[in-house]
Amino acid sequence: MEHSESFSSLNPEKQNSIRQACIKEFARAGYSSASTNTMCKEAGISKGLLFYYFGSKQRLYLYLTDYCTKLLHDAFYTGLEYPAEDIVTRLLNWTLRKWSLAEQNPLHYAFLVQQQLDCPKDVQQTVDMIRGIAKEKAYQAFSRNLDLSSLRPGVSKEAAMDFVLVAVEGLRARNIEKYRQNPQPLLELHAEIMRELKDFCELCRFGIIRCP
Amino acid sequence: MEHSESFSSLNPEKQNSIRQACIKEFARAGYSSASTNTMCKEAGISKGLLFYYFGSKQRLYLYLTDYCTKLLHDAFYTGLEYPAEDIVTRLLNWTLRKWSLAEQNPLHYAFLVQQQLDCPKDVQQTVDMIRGIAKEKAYQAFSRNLDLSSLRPGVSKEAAMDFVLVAVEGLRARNIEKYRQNPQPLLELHAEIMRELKDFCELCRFGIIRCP
Amino acid sequence: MEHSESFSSLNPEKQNSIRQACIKEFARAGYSSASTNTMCKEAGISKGLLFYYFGSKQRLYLYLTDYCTKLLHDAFYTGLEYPAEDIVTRLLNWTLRKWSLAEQNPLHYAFLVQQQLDCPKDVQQTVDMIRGIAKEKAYQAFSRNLDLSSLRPGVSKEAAMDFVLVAVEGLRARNIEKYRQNPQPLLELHAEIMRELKDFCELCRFGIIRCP
Amino acid sequence: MEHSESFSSLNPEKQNSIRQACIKEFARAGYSSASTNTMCKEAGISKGLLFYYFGSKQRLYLYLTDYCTKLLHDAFYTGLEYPAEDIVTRLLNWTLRKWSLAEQNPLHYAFLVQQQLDCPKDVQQTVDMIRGIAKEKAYQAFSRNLDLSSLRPGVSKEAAMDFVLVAVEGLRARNIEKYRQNPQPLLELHAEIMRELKDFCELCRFGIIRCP
DNA sequence: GATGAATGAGGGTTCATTCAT
DNA sequence: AATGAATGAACCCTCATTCAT
Repeated sequence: MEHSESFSSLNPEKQNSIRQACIKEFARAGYSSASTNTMCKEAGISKGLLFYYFGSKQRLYLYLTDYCTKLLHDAFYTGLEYPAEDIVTRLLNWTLRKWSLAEQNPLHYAFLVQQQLDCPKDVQQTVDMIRGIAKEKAYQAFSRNLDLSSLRPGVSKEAAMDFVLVAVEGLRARNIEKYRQNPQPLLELHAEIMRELKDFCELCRFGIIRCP
Repeated sequence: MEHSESFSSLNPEKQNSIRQACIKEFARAGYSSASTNTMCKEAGISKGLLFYYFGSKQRLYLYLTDYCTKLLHDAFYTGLEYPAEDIVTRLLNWTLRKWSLAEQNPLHYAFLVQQQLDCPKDVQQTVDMIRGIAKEKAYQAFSRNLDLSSLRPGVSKEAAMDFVLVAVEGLRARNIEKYRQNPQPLLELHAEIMRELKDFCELCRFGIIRCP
Repeated sequence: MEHSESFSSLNPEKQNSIRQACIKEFARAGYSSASTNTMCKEAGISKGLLFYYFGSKQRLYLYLTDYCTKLLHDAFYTGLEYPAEDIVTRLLNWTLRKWSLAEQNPLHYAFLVQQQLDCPKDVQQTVDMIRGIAKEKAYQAFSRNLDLSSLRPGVSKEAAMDFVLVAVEGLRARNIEKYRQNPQPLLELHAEIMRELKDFCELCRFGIIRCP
Repeated sequence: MEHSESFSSLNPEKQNSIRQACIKEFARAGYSSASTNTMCKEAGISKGLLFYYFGSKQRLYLYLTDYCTKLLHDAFYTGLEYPAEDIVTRLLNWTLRKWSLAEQNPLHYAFLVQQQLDCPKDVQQTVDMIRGIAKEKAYQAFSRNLDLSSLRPGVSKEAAMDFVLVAVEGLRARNIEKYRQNPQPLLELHAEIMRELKDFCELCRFGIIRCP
């Protein structure tokens, strides 16, 4: 997670272009198949320099994990407000915000998605730690100032949150799959997904079965 | 996806032992990190022969994708009955059946799970095609003879199915993650997930919000 | 110490030319500085093949250690006779025999000399074991059927052997140094050394001080 | 052997600390495996500066060879007296003095020992020259004012000196080997070697064979 | 059909050396 | 004088793939 000082004292643009190159390659190929050669070529720096900065492929990867996680995390919570709203409304708002973030930082987002897929034993533990911290914080924040007045009897706040979060995750997964098979302009895509999501949320609210 | 005829005219036991060895290695290491050397050693055949049969690592992989998909698919639908039941009940039943299959064919199952994780660009498209066909068929079958009498007004059969399938997919994704961080005996795991799934389905049925 | 069967089932000439190349490079540069690249180039084989045969640089090195040690050892003891002779005479005879061996197998000899000089931690132990066995056997053999009748009172067989062996080792070391600084035809060199050695042995026998 | 004037005009303490660092690393790892990086870190100077001072690793090494050789040499002869004593007594005295020096300058000593072990072709010649000069001078000094009255008839001063010097060199070589296989506190080691050396010298004096 | 020896490009990593600052 | 970022060749090693047998 710690990177050499020599890298952090580089001018920010150079830092960024190097990070971009590495993130891109890791996102494309996953940790073990990613080639440091490709990264260097893309970043326009020599092989030696990359290792001078980060010491090893593993340390580079952990640095980028930390970087991407924090970057998206910070972007998400900066300026975020917590109006009193029910769970589903909040979920809709957060999902929109998250998508907007993913659009603005597609590479960082892709890196983290890829990470969930191909994460070898030797970095797993550290990665889990980094992500665990972020998840815990997200959970706390999500539940802040929620309006729970209308929950169905017998449905706890936790159960409700769990349900909508997990369900919307399923939706996201399916849309990623769809997109992979048929890429299309993001604006159109999001408009479509949003319609879908709204219907979806309505079902989260009231279920599929007629009220008795 | 086509493999040399020479392989398919091998005696079935030999075929099987070769497939087992290759599936095992791909499941263990993912496409790109899997070693053909290891496969040959495990299968007790020579390097040359493997390539004689399948031409390349890629073609071997696609062959196995097809094989595993079809094998599990066929096993699933053989003897399957379609009693009139509501969507959620069917989902529960199918999930149980799927888990039972996974337990009986752990290697084939593991192969397909691993495939979702590490699927390089050059095979992605073909893999998607194979899986797409299976999914389409699954969708058709799932909707057969469903009891839709109790659906909430305004909720179509398609919408309802979509909802429960997607939601349960989210649940599955989360449990995979959990499992990765803390592997445990599958039987215990399934028991736990089943409880969770039942609660989850109840929420699918009636939603989280109090009926108006 | 174990090498792959694939290597040992090569035709002997090929085996030899590969061994020669590797021994030469190790003798030239020592274990850690020796380049497997150079070995391959010299042997006219590809990089992959060398590692196919031996698995790693370390295992190659240990194989060659074993090989050279045994080769020189066997050559030395094959046909060796043990006439009754005093220690110094035996030493002279053995030294001559050893030099003759070194001349006939200069590379193997050089390998073992270099080994005493640059032997990294990770092979040290195994190397010591290999050499220890050879040394022990040499000591036993050297002392066989020696005529000890004329030893000075108070000088044990062990002390006498120790003395002459160590002293002649010093002579060898100096001659190696000399030769390194001023290479010359071996025949002339040996003639010269032999004169020197004889004088030297006379001094071992009677010392440098006048008998009281 | 010549180093840049810029180094010699440094203040002596700085010079010393740089030399220490480099000598230590060369002694630890041998010429080729020694890392200039490590030296710079230990010396607290930059990479560039080291090369500014010495031009190359090779020139640095030769400079240090010269430095260590001269330092130990000068320390040895400063205040050295030449009482009339026989060859063997002198040898014992010199050996003690040498050990005392080695204890006082362990790093410089270690550097020169390591040098005998791993001395690549490209510096060998120059190193030999430096050592040759020192040896020649040592030989002259050793023979000064020796008491030769008791030499056995037919044994010249040169032959006698040669014999004891070479023999003791053999002893040294064996002890280095022993030490490599079983390092132990130098003081204890020296005590043990001294006992051994005394017996050894007695054999040098009178030989192993009974006087006729 | 069947083998496994042979290839060579690529993997991550190290390191003496240079040079703009 | 002094820095340390930057280089690129060389390091050991792996692996999918080919081909003579």
